[in-house]
Amino acid sequence: MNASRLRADAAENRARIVEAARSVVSASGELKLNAVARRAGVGQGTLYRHFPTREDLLAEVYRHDVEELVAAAPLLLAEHDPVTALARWFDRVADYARVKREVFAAVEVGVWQDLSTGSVGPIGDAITALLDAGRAAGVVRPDVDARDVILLLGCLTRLDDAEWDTRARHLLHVVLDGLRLREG
Amino acid sequence: MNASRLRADAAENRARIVEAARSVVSASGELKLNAVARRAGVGQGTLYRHFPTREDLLAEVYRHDVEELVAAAPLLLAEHDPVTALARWFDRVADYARVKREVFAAVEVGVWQDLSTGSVGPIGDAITALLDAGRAAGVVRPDVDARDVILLLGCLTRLDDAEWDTRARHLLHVVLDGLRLREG
DNA sequence: ACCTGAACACCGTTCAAGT
DNA sequence: ACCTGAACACCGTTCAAGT
Repeated sequence: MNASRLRADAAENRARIVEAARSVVSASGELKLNAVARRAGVGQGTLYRHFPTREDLLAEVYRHDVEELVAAAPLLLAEHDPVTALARWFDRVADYARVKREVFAAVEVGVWQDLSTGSVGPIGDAITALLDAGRAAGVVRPDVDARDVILLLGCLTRLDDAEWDTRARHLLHVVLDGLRLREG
Repeated sequence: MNASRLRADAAENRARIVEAARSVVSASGELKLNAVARRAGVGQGTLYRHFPTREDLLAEVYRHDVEELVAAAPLLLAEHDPVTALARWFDRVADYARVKREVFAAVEVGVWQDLSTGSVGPIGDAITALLDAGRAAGVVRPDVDARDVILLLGCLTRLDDAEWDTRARHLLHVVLDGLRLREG
């Protein structure tokens, strides 16, 4: 829907920018725009032409990851009880986040990019589906929404690399426990 | 222990820097060092002489807040059961954080500034005391530590001003529930 | 011992000039 | 229609020169 309408050189530049952005972010953990343009071999203006904001670029860089996360939610719900599905989905988020910490920025973009329209975006929909299933089964507290979950997952961002292995999944367990309905 | 050993002009500059930093951070929500130096009426080098890193400056700016938070923990434990004490302490954190979002940076500094020595710092000690009391009473899960709590509290940082009132305390409730031991 | 402020490095963003 | 890259704004940090 987009590439075909671009001039050939523009389409190639766009692809090279995204590719360069992936290298830069996975090498340094951060996204420096001038570095991306340099590595892609294009002028800075070209980068801005294709991606007006850094969020636009991040969203494209992680589009596949976000799509996979979104697609995983209904599959997990079909195979597991709601709490297990939520736990497994959290594990996937942690898997993505360890290698590319920046994926959280993309997740947040994915959730909030059309905040103005009242929609919560595809990731928000996925989380809502997981929460709804848990609520219907009476195992998830009724007073949490997708935004709450995103905010809580955000704590993974602050983990040092050194403590990731010992803390990431543990933190998600604690969060999951907080989301569950306390019996009694 | 510090001001008396400084030359008079140095002591005054130091005080003016801290004062300027407080204004800047409460006005803009961020700490721009050149802006602090300008507002304090000192050269940038003077700022660096007194506070070699931005964390040193932040720690001084929020020293009183951090001390109050630390002092509150034993008081709350003396008056309430452990879970209530933890809940009240969380509420205080939220109170501080709403007005000055940057306080979290200071909290993190307060916790980790002597990470190398193995200590968790004063805030870490306060949290550990709260957790220990809860563990002893069998109401807090035994597998969480102060670092976990700091990371989870960090989710408040990402709240927009507009959603603070509706979400902040609610998020802390969810976190608190995650920290509690599930009966059965 | 302490201070100043010019200067440098770095990054994001824009825009006039080109094809 | 698209691209380039010089240029500007901004911020952090250093350091030679001063008192």
